[in-house]
Amino acid sequence: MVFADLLRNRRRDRLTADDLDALEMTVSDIRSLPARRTMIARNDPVRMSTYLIEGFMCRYMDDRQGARQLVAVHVAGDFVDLHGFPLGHLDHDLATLTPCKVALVPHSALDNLMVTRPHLAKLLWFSTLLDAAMHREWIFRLGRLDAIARVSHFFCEIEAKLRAVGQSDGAHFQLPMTQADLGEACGITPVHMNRMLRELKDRGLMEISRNHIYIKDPIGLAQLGEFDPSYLFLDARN
Amino acid sequence: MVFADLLRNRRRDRLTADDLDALEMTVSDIRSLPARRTMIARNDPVRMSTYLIEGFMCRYMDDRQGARQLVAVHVAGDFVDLHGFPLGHLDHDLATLTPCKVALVPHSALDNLMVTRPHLAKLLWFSTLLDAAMHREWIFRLGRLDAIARVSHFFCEIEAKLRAVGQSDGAHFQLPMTQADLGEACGITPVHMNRMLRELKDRGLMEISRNHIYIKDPIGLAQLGEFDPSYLFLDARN
DNA sequence: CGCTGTCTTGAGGACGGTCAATGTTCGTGG
DNA sequence: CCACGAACATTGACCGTCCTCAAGACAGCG
Repeated sequence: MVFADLLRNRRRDRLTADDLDALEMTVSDIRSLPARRTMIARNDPVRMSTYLIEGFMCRYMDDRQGARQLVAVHVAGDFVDLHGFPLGHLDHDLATLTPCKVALVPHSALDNLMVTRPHLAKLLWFSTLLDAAMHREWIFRLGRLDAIARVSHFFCEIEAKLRAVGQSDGAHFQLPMTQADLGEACGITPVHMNRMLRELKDRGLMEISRNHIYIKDPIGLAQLGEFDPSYLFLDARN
Repeated sequence: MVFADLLRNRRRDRLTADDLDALEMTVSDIRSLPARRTMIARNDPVRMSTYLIEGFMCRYMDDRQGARQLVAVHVAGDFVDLHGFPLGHLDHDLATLTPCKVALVPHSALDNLMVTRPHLAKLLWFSTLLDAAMHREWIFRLGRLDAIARVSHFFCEIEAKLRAVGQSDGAHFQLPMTQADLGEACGITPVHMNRMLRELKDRGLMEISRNHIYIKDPIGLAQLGEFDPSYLFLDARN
């Protein structure tokens, strides 16, 4: 089942078995990608979209000196560049963080779905708008929070996303990002990211060791990061 | 013609006359809104979407102390909260900046369009993803640029958007935002915004007086703000 | 004509950046 | 099994950008 994690704990219930079957039929290829590789570059025309079955990917933009700004981090269950379907090309780069397993869906097949399955199309639209909601939260984070709060907020978001697909138990999960990567997501330097991680540890909120994240005090962390998960549109039970 | 500015100079050419007629039929009401009023609050369930015919609106989120972070500024031709259609509610507040004229489109009518006009639906999807592309650029701006560059970038974006709908000639346009508003868009304090505006004037790049913006050196301004309009998906001729 | 919101300017301080050195971990190959 | 190198993490000293606080000027509107 390729799309087992699609919208899992979001609006999964609205995806009928028929919808899912139709979606599975659109997959033209399943591919394994190496870690740390840019898969799609800004402005490349795209004819298929990438659904992430397994692994971590990210989207980023470069400034003039080549410094990166991450604009999204993707986990299993994310339709990573579905927005390339209506847009026609991407305005940013798309890269793997870890080795990944992805399903490729030709846009021609999605055009068919638009006609034959408007209800499914609306759910796919919804999933691209979830990303937009996260973008807005990132804007808020960068515009209004200081470094320690940004980092807290970031980890809260990732934890919530991973929990929705069963990869976090709320206290521990794996995240294959270096401190430099984390800095690129939060708009701070690697050096300062290091200091903030230490402070979070000193405050008893969370710890990080290699790629393992241990949330010691989820409530305190969310409070510090002004994190409210409602923008993730998670199911109530979650 | 309500939707005269919809996707104008974007992919207007792909909107057939039939599509436009069908879209006009969905309008249930045309309303005039006062300036500086929050129209939709975060988490309000929404049953209609707002198309902006005339005026300026913005979307924003508040931090715990009540300080605002703008996440979007909207001009005529923007389908301001179309994302509320697939999402069901908004994760932010929506407010007018000036008195506005808007068209209201019930979501039930949009559901019909999804079925009867998949091609039009895809263009509406596209328009929500334009907003997402702008969100990403805002993330980049806040994460990677310093204050003077953020301000430059912001004005370049607004100018490009207004030019697309015929409200800027490239050298002058009107923008009804106070320096505090501008600060809330760029993640800086009003005081520092004031200093940055002065520096832009001193450098001969642009001037602002009341609500009038005069771009003296568009190329220099774009360079300083690392602005590349490709994310706006404007037609080549524009 | 005075009130209110907006703009302007200055002084001082804090947060986060920069630069640089050192420590740690891990994969690779001898 | 050890030696080496590369990537990543850690720490310190210094500094600049931007924030805070505060006062005053200006403009529009009743």
